[in-house]
Amino acid sequence: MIISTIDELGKYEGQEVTVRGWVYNTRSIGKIWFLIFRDGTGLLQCVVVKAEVDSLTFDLEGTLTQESSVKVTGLVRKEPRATGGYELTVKNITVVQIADEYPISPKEHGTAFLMDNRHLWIRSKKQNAILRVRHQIIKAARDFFDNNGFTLVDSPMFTANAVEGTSNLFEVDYFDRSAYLTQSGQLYGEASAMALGKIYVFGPTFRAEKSKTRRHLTEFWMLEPEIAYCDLDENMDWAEKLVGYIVQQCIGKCKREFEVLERDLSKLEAIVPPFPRITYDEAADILKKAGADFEYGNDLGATDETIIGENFDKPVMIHRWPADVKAFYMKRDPNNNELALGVDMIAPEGFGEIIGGGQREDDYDTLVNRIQHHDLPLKPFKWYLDLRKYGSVPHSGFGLGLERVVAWITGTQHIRECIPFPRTMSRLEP
RNA sequence: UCCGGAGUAGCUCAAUGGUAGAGCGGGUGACUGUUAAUCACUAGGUUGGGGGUUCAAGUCCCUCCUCCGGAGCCA
Repeated sequence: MIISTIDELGKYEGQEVTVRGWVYNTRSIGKIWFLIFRDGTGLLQCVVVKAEVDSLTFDLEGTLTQESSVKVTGLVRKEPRATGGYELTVKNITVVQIADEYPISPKEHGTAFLMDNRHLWIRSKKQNAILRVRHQIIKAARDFFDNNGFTLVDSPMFTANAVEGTSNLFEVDYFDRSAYLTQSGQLYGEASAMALGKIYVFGPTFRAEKSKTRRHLTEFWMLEPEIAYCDLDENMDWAEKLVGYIVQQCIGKCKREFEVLERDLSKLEAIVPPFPRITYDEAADILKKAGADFEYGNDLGATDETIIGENFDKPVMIHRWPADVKAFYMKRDPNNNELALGVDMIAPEGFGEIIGGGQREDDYDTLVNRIQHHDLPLKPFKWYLDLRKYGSVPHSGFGLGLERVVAWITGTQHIRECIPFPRTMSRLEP
C-alpha cells in the first residue's frame, strides 16, 4: 500500500494510494459526492461514486463532518476540473474520528472570533501558507548565517537588567529577586562576538509596552547578528545581504504559498541588494517635501516610515540618527558627535521598520559616561563594560523583527497572523 | 494613557421608539461532475452587564465591562 501526501500525489498517477488527513468540506449531488480533503500539504478532491464503492463507504457522506479525521484510499487520476490538477477516485474511507460541529465554517469570520479559535484557524489555507513562509524565512536566515561563518549563540531569557532602559519589561519573581524577560539578546550577542567573531542570536523577546497596533506583539522573535571588527557600513552590507537572501529563497521555494496568499511577486522580485542608504537628514528632507508633520530631531513615527518607504521599491536603510533618540550603547559619528551610528531598515509597501541596529560604543570611559547620562545603574552592566576592558574592538550588529518580515513578505496586514500563537496585551489564550 | 469604532442566533450582519430577521453553518430530504454547489423544509435569541426615561427600549439617557485599531514606544 502506497501512503502519500497530497503534494507528492503526482508521482503516483494511475496507482492506488492512501492519503491521511482531515475533511475540509463535502458536496453531494445524489449518486456522486465529493470529499474535499486536506492533509497539511494541500487540498485534494476525492470522488465517491455510488456504483463503485460499498454502501457503508458511500453513506459516509451523511456522517463525515468538517475536520473529521479520515484515511482515504483510491486511484490517482489527472483531472483538470479539480483544484490541484489531481483527483482521487475513492475505493475506501477509514474514519479515525468524527469531528464535533466545527466552529470555523467556510464563510467569512471576524478576526476576534478567529483569534479565539487560533488553534483551529491555523488549519485554514491562508494561515497554513503564512506559517510555511515563516518557516522558510527562518530556514533561509539560518542558512545565510551558516554559509557566512556565523555561529548561533543562545542568549538567556531571564535578565537582571534592562538593555536600553527605555522599554517596559515583564518583571518576574526569580527566587525572591526581580528578574526581567529579555527584550533583546544584544548585550550577550556582543560578548559572544568577542568570543566567536561572527555570531547571531535567535529567540523570543518580550516587551510589556501597551501597544495595540497591527505591528506589535508582547512576545516576538528576533534575529540578532553581532560582528566583531565591523563598522556601520559593513553592518549595512550584512543587513541587505541577509534580507535579499531571505526574500529570494522564499520566492524560489514558496510558489504555492504565495499563490494562496495572492502575493504580488513582482514587488518581491525587486528586492535585490544593494538597497538605498540615506541619512537621517536626507530622510527628514523627504518628509519635509512630503508635507509630513515631522520635527527634526525626533524619531520617525509610523506614518513617517510609510512615507519614506513609498519613495523606494526596495527596503531603505536610514543611518546616522540624532543620538538623543537612540540607545546609550550606540557609537557616535566621529564626524558629528550629535549623531549616533545607528541604522533602521524600512520595508516597502508600508510594512514599516524591520531592522534596527548600528555600531556599538567600544570605548570604556565613553560607555560609562553614557550609562550614567541615561540614569542607568552601573552595577548590572559591569560584565558588559568588561568587554571594553579586555580587547575592545569596533563591532556592530542589528536586530531583525521576524514577524514584521513575515508580514511584509507574505503581504499580511496584521502581525498577529505571522506567528502561530500570538501574544498581545489582551491575548494569553490559546 | 489618549483618540476613535464596535458588542443582536454557532458565525457574518439587518431591524423609523411599536410582534427581533436574513445569509452562512447545523438537522431532514431531493439531485451522477460539484468548485464557498443548488433546491425544499426545519431547529436555533436573557439584543455585553447594571440603572433610568416611556403606555412601549435592540433603538433614547447614565454608568460599567469587553473587544477592535490608531497615537505614543518600538522590531
